[in-house]
Amino acid sequence: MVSIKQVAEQAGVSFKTVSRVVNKDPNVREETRARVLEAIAALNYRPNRAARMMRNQESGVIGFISDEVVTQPYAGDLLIGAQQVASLHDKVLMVVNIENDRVGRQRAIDMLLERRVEGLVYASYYHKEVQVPQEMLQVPSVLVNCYAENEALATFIPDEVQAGYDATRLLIEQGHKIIGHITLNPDIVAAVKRLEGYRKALAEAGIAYDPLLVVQGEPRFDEAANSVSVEQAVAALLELKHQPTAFVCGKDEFAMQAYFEFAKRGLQVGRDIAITSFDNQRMIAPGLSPGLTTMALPHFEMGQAAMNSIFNQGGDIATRLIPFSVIERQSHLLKN
Amino acid sequence: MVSIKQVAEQAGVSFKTVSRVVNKDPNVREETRARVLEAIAALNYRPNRAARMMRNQESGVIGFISDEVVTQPYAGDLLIGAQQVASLHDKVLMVVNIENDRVGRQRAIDMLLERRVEGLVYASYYHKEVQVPQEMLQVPSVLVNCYAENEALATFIPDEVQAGYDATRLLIEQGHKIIGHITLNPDIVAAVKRLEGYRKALAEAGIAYDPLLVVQGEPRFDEAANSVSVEQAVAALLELKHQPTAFVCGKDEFAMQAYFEFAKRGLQVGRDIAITSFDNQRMIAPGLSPGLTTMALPHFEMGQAAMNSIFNQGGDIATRLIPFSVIERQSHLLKN
DNA sequence: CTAATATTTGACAACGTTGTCAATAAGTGG
DNA sequence: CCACTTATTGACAACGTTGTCAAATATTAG
Repeated sequence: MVSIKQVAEQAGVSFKTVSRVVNKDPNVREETRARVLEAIAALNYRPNRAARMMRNQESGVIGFISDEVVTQPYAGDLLIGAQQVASLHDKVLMVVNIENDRVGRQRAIDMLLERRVEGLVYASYYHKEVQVPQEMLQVPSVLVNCYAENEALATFIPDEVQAGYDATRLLIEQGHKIIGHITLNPDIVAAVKRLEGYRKALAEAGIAYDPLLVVQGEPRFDEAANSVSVEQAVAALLELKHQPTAFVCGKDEFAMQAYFEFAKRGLQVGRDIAITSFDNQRMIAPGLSPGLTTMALPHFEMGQAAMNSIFNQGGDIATRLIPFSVIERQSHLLKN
Repeated sequence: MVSIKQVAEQAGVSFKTVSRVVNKDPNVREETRARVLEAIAALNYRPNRAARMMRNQESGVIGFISDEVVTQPYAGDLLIGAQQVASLHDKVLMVVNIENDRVGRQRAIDMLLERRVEGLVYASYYHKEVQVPQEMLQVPSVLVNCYAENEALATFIPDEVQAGYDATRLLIEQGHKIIGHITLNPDIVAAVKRLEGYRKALAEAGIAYDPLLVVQGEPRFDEAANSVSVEQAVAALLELKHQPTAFVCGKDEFAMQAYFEFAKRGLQVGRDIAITSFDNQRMIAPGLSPGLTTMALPHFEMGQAAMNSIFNQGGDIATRLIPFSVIERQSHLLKN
């Protein structure tokens, strides 16, 4: 690789002068500048970041540790949001994907710290608790889409309660009084928080909470994979004496299966039954008919917020809840 | 940040000795080593990669340029595959996500080259032609999931023809003779190649190609967003005089919509009609019933292959077709 | 045309490492 | 205990930059 000295030689000036040109120092004679620029172009010179970094002790790199973030549809938006803000500050992201083992994580952290990252984002691919390595505390760090119980770290997580509330509220506003809820695996934070939101919305509307209306759509992690299927769950609710007229589904896949179950029974979403859900899977939600009204996770916004907080962090350690956005399609409406 | 000299001072040795300990040079007295190690731990010293890099002129970084890779479900597997292989060689990935504008791409390349990346992966999120910046040729580079017409670059793309062939073959083997095909946007490489595979399978089985059986499931980029919907396309085929008994769908979303259209007409997949598709969207394919038989894009494998080629590249410039894998569920079978 | 001042340029050190080579300390054989 | 070999340690340069400061050159005023 060609260095500043070679450029200097070619241009017949000292290497310091080249440095000045490269850094746009105004105190260079126009004629000299031209000569240097020419040499730079001729040799295809590019300043070496490592050398620069040694001088000014700035790596310009933010570490992004994801436990599998990128495998999850659209959780990648988190990365994009983060990258966008980083770019604004002229920083780059170094992304490391760790398996869930301790050693991988340790190796990742070491590598990032050796590279003198100026900040660290730890993101998980679904909202959950994580164990963060102590070393993270050495640089400005944030947790995104995950939280650590006893660590003093700024944290950005989706507001699951609000999402559950809004998803339910949407149906209540359409006049529904008996609303079924197919929940996620109860080991997942989202499952319990969304249920909380569901109950809150009911309570607020003066509708009594009926536990019979809440069915689990997928098994706990430790149970056999095939417990009640979503179809069965939906079917069970539809056979209740007081049949629900609306459903809040734990995720769009559930909603998709619910649509099928409805179809099988001759029920038509938008006419006989209303439904809302979570995730806004672009693969599914717009393709159902009628289009599925669903709560979109604020991945992009969390990524942005997290990165912003790295740059502004005055030891701010708060946990910030980022709201879901309501993607209104047709499925929550009943037109007749 | 603490440097090697401070450690040396603390341990009462020269900084060179510390360097030796850090690099596991055997020519250090046990007692000295212990003392140094202690100082390292006490001060929490970490070697500075930038400085190392200046000495040995090795960045240990591979650039990964993705035009939106991470936004696409499971295309992230490409990243994971690449990272896995890079790790094996003790390299890290620097991921840059570029918007599709020329300046963003230029900025990304510049930044990576300034950081002296030892290789470059250019990945696109769906199989298409791209324009690669000339600078890429300065370091070992590969194209993944995309190709550049007149560049001498190693290229790894999914074998769309094979996928189309296999998806069709699966149905032919079940005895189907009239097989509908709902194609993707014809501007997409995948659409035309998969159709080619479809025709090849038919030809091989001695079935005449009937253009009436092939319908476009989504509009060209330049047309209005709402042309024929997939439901309409399926409906049209089902109203043909010689009704197809099987369908090859351009992607899993199409298949999902086809299932709905079938359901509406009282046709049951697995009994009355068979279907195969592409993409293996884990959000959809397993959730349909019966489970959707679909061709999985070899994202992970392409990532691995690409990275491998960076390390072994002896100016190898070939285009390698990576096979899809057949994910057999139930939808291609007819049990009666 | 000279002195004073402003502009442009260059020498050198430093950033934190590691490679080279010489200096010192520790063993070994007689 | 001495000469000699071997093991251990340290001094110094170099990697490619930029900051500091002094030197050289150009410009301006008188």
